[in-house]
Amino acid sequence: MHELVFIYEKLYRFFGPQNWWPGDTPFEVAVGAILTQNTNWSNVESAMLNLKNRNLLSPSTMHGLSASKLATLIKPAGYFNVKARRLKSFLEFLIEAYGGSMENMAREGMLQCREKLLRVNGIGPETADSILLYALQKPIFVIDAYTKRVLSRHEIMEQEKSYAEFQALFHASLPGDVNLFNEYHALFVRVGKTFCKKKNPICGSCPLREIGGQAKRDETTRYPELTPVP
DNA sequence: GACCAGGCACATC
DNA sequence: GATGTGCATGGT
Repeated sequence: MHELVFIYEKLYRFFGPQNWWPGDTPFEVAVGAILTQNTNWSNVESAMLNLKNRNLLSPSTMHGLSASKLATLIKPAGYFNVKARRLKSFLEFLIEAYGGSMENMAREGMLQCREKLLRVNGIGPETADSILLYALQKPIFVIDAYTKRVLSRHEIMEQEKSYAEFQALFHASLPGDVNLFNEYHALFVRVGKTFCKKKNPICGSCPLREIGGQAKRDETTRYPELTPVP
């Protein structure tokens, strides 16, 4: 068993399912993925409500708004001028490449779709992968600042390693399962917020307190077999 | 008032 | 290729 499986089970047992992005439409998830760049989710929710309450949360209606009008609406999400442009870029792409349909996007091969998303201005690796995983149900692992921080604090991979290197570790160590990737990424965010804070980490009560360090360096380390997570 | 948050593009060396 | 900077709101 790889230690990443062990860590997942520890986190899942401690926090339970996180239920990220349930019930939203794929389009809403994609918009949320752009709005949440370097931003607290509660601010994103407030921006999304501004759109929802005016019945503007659809590809065609949002595409019809000017960038400045859009910026006003998404103001609570921060970086509103930048994000308004990024949303417009994404909408242009969605309409041009897929006729404005996330369902059409989902029909395309995962890696080909990822390449195209990465060419859209304002969509980097994390946003692209968040759209693929959480909106389109594709088995790709999302790496974020929390994932890097938690793994580096436990000496599993250095924080300075690239996005692709972190992602490759997950893809090599875990089965390519959408639900697993969905929960696991959300659990990293949860443990990062709760215990593995930037400035004052609370390690004593963290479910991962025994992971890494000397145990990591000791090649004889064996992780106990755990029952599968439902 | 400082610090942080589910990044990214762009300039510069 | 690496390193630095601008972008901005709202909660703690």
